[in-house]
Amino acid sequence: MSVRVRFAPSPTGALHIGGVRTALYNYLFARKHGGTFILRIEDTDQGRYVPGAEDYIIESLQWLGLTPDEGQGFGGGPDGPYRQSDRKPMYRQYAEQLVQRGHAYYAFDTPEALEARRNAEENFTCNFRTRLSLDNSLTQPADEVQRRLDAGLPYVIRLKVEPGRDIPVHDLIRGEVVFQSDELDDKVLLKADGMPTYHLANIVDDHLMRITHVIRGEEWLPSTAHHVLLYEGFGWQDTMPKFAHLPLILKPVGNGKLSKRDGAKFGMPVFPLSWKGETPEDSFTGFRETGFLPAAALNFLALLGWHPGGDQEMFRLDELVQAFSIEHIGKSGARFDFEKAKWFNQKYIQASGNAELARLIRPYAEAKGYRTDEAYLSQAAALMKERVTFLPDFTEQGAYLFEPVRDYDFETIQKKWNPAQQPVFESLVATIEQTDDFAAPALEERVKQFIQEQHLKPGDVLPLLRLALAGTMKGPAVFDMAALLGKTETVNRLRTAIEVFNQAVVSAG
RNA sequence: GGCCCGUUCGUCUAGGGGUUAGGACGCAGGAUUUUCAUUCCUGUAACACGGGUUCGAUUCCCGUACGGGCUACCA
Repeated sequence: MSVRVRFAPSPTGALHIGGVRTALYNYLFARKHGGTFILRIEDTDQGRYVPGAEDYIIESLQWLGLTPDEGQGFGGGPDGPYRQSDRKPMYRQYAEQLVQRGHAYYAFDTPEALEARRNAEENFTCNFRTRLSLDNSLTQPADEVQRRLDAGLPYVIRLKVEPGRDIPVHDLIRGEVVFQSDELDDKVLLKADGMPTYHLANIVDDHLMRITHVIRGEEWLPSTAHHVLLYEGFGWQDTMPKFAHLPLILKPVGNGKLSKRDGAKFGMPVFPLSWKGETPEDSFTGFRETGFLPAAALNFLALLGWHPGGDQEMFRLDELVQAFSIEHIGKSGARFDFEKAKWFNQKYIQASGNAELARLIRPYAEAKGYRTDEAYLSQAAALMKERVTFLPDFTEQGAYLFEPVRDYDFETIQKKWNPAQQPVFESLVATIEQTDDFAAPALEERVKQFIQEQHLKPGDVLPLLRLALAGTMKGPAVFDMAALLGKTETVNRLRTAIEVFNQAVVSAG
């Protein structure tokens, strides 16, 4: 039987990075086994629906290259629709089927009434101990129940959990976990608005979509016993999927799981894409907008809670697929280590070809009104790729490759420049101006020859050239920069610099 | 509170009854680069604690502590 897995996020806002990892693992597992990866939207809570969230999820998966074989936004298959609200009419019959079999019941208690009980009684929950004291089809005569149903009174359908038995859950990551049915509450399956809860919808859909493996977050482990009961109630235990509950992603420091607020708090993205919410507090910067390469984000995320063994750190997507196995997923929560994420991005940028980088940084160059021709961009990328971490760094840290120098490092100028050098410097500029072969090696040779002729030291000249061209002591090799900028621009900058240098020294007094 | 899950360097992790407990990030030092960065080398640092089982436990078992999750007509 072929593997079929699903990623089933809820469109309640931006897709959290933990959700992205869940999607990744599902994707890897499906690809590894030649199976099917499905995207299903779990929008059964109408109150929490957020416009745009579904598109956000789809765009995130597209950006990362985790393309589902079927699912909302990715074309259909025989199992659609893939949005649970579009499947709404089908759930009621399943809930009622459970009622008929004695595994569920109608309940008329209002949310307010239950809330009152919870306030009055410590640890109140609806279960085998309390249900006979509540208002439901187990405590009301059959004709009264029918009367209320016919009258259209609001009700929910609850799972009837029988006490006194063990419910083993076989988890692929944690082994066998046993729950006592006495501890389980009578979960709502069908809500008063006619929508199923997650519990019902997820079982019905997984069954109908012939899901073989449920790979989801650890927060679902406690309710898995209910899910097993549901499979039994429907008589689907033979095709019940296998479960794998993933460890959570924790805050970089402190206690608890990573939350959306941590992004702003620690100055790092915790979402794949930027999200514009109703308020600034509900708006977030994404990995994409920070300047991550999708492959780097994926590599980083994959290793947060999983490792195939051995010493390899860098995994392309196809290598992740090849190496992936559920058995190697860790059991304990993993802290979100942004420093490591940065390192991965840096490595992926370094490993990218110049043409590819040119394509990636073109949008940033365009936004700043810089020149965007392929040749220039790819050469600039070549000069900068060893010294950047994020995509925007190319045009920010390397702004001087695209526009006149804005900020000069006055401190170093004052240390290196002496107005008495001006005549020599001017003759250097003249020499450079007369150099025909402006390729970096030839230029370097010519300038070093000049240095020798003038009985200077490289240290007297090179830093000044760098300052004149870039304004800063950081950056690519001077002659590479000069070659890229071209003779005209280089000479212009050198001439401008003489004045800037003099002024810097004068103002330093 | 109850139920469930977890615990190897600061972090991500490998490993597994007898190992100098390995790698990576970070950090520190050095080499190269007359800048910065890259690269390379070196160093730093861990089996939560207490009981068992065993000739021998970091590894298996039980407790404790700590951490985490769940406990909605949310997912």
